[in-house]
Amino acid sequence: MLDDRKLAVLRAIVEDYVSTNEPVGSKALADRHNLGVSPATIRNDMAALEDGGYIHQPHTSAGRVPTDKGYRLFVDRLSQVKPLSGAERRAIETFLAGAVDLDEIVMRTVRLLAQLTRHVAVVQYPSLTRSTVRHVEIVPLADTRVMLVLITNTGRVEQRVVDLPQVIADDRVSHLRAVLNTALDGCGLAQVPETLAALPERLSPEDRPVAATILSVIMETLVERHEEKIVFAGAANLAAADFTIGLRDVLEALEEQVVLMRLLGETDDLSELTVRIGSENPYTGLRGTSIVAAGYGSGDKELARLGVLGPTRMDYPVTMGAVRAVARYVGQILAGS
Amino acid sequence: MLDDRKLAVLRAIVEDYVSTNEPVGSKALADRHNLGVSPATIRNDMAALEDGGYIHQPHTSAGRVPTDKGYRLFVDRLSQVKPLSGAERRAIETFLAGAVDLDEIVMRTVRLLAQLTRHVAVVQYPSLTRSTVRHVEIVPLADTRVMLVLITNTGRVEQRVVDLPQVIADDRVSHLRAVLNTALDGCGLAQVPETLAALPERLSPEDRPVAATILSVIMETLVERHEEKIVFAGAANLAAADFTIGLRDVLEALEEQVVLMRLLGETDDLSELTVRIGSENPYTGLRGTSIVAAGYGSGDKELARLGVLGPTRMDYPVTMGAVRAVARYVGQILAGS
DNA sequence: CCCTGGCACTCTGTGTTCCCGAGTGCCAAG
DNA sequence: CTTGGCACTCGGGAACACAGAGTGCCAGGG
Repeated sequence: MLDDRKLAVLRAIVEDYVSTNEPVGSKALADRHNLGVSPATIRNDMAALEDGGYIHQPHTSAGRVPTDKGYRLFVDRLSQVKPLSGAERRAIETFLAGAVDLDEIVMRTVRLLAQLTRHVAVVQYPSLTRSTVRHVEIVPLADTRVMLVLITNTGRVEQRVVDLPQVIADDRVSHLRAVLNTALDGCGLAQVPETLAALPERLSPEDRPVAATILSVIMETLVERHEEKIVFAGAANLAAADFTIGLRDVLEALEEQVVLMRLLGETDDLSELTVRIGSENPYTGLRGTSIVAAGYGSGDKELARLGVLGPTRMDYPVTMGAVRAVARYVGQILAGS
Repeated sequence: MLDDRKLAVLRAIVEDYVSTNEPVGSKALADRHNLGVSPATIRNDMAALEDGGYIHQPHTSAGRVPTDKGYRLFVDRLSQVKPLSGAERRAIETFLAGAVDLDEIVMRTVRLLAQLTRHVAVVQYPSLTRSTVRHVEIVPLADTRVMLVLITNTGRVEQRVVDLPQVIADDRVSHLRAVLNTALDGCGLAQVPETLAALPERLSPEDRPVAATILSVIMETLVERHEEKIVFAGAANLAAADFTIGLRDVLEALEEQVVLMRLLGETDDLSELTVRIGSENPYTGLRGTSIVAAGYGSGDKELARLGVLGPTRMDYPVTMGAVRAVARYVGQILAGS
């Protein structure tokens, strides 16, 4: 049903529409791309494509516009990811390398991605569940109060103030700190709960109430923080696109962590790019936008995800190239730090 | 030149324009407010106000709209801050009290403020320069690598990875940690540099190179982090206002930390509200918007600032009330934690 | 001296009509 | 299967008229 020429026509329609933002007609197509056939023939193909639901005409006498289904076909079969130029790569590398801590890495990444793609960039903080514990610190604040600081191998720091059931002496704190660190060092956060559960036996009876409190707080923190932190940047790019419709909805969605989480989605394969086009989207306010996302991680583990959100009529090959490249570089930076 | 009635007319114009978003004419004024005079009289007053530059008519035969100067007069002399309702106060209190750490306090504050005012809220993180050190932690990561964690009395945590010039043994780290904490505990961050400068003498010779490195990093961090962190929320509210013009500029400004810093401004008096109206604004892209900001702090020291940004035609009394209330409550929460 | 009603005037915004042009679908011929 | 031709449709812009809101000014009255 869809022969090669029809596919070529669809590709041409997508490319033209993306660059001009105007419905594209058969004549313009014949002029701009040398498809080797006349406008009339193209019209027939277009009719077929429209029957298949790949393109659509806004009004009876207007050109054609790709549908979500059309973009989907384009992304899956008609395009290939466009790699970045050497200059762009070097720019990314030096820009990211200048970051001194995790916050700054994430901040720079999200800005970089926004600037590179001219869309809204979204970056999820490296996940706790896949990090490993590097250090647990217990800081006495008052007689019955300590601050718990948890440092992960990605440099992330989690902190929590804990009220204790009884007064605890400084040397007991040191002891507890030592025990905890021995037990938890290098331990994946997913395994922390089990490890902790077996721990109380090793402690002297007098420490147990305090230890129990602290342990429960650690576990609580880990579970609770499952809900990840996400940042975005480049909202100004939304206003640039002639994007009058739904801008409010889009901005609202961007401020909902939960929605963003679901947008970035999940994949098993780290190197895979996830593309969600228009109505494929889980969130109602985001029809009309597409998401290109990828996982990033140090080594082979996926730590978290990042991506961009833009109008459905975005330049997919370029955007996908940028997202993939940034994801890789962030992974490298994280692995190296 | 501006008698009481003219001022009353100006107030009425501002109030009507804010609520209807349409230029307001003499007849409508006479109907809606009982000023006790006829439209013709009001017209005369309006002419005077226009001469003074307080109002302005978009077209020859349209109603009047307040100018920035008009709003300024309104804010300074014709309005009084409207306190929040009891229900709102309780809502704020419980909402903020649920926060567990500094990040969450700031996050909740900015969202709360955005929701309360229906504008874009901007909150600056509590300033390092006015905080005091609660604890310094040195965590060995590798033979020649440690992580430095600085905890302040507001619960803020600063972290930094440091490469050392030589291998350092664990007991030396403990010693250094102890010395540093004794020297720095409770010390205002502004005084840290001097305190640190006097420190090396107390250390054994073998520790000095390592200590020097660490100290210089601490100082560097303190200086560098002078540049503050700022978050915003509620950008969706911008799209709601029929704010087609300059939305892009506004969004861009919001993502520029530096611009935001300057927007929030500075005041000596902690309880004072700062209002910047339209063109009074230091940033070109933000004509057409007004900023209402206030300082917040625990006790009597101003730690940082927060505020909202909205269209020039905002409801100043209500907005100012909300900003002031939130600033106070955040101060209380910070003092209590 | 200030307020008021009246009046002529000036706009903007809206609705209507009209027309052009781009683009289509279909058909018959190559 | 492709192509050129042709009639048709429809959106968008230009021209136009018009109603309504609002103004400025002036002369009269308290």
